[in-house]
Amino acid sequence: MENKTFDLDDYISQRKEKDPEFAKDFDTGYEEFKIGMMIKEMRLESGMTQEQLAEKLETKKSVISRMENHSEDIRLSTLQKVASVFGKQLKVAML
Amino acid sequence: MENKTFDLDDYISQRKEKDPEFAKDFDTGYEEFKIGMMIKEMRLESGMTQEQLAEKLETKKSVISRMENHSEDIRLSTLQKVASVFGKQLKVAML
DNA sequence: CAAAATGTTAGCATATATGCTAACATTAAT
DNA sequence: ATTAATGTTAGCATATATGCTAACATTTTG
Repeated sequence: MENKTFDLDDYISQRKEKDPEFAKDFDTGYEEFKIGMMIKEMRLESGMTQEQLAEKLETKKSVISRMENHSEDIRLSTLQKVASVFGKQLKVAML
Repeated sequence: MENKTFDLDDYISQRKEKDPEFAKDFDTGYEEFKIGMMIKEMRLESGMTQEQLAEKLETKKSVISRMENHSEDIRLSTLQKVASVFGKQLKVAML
């Protein structure tokens, strides 16, 4: 298997240089996986393990892994819970 | 029953005056019903009936009514489909 | 008013997100 | 190199969004 974690770390550090704000947002429509990537980014930035995030969400680390890697879809309420763990507000728009 | 449709029409026309762009976006965290309201706004603006919207989404008008009025939660993929019907892109962010 | 169009709701079926465990894989630590 | 920590996956259970029909309510049209 390729080294996903490593690639992502690179991506994040590169992006952080270019974009100090590093807003966690994205457009949907094509790459559904981006949601998982967004969640993973936020988790890594906050220095949490999947298990720690799982605890805060009152679930298990396997659930986090699935969300980050190959969840097909996600409920708005779930995204909201994740956002709140990171002290963020979920925003949704149709533009 | 109070006249929801009427209230909403007022709301929309008032908002349109103040905000010509009338962006269809919102924060979540408290009033979950706002999603339904957003969908209803977009539908009414585009002059569609629930049945017409339902056809475009390949579902039934009862489904639209539920989404607009008392759906508890919604999948991102569903929001995406709705957005695409109105020629919009769904945007999600944690800010 | 009567009829037609539009919207609402309840009840049930189905699809799928989410929850969990346990085994395994990978990475980090010593 | 071992061990510990962290992450992944499969399989199954459960909760819930979505799909549908049919009856009813409301609004609009004539």
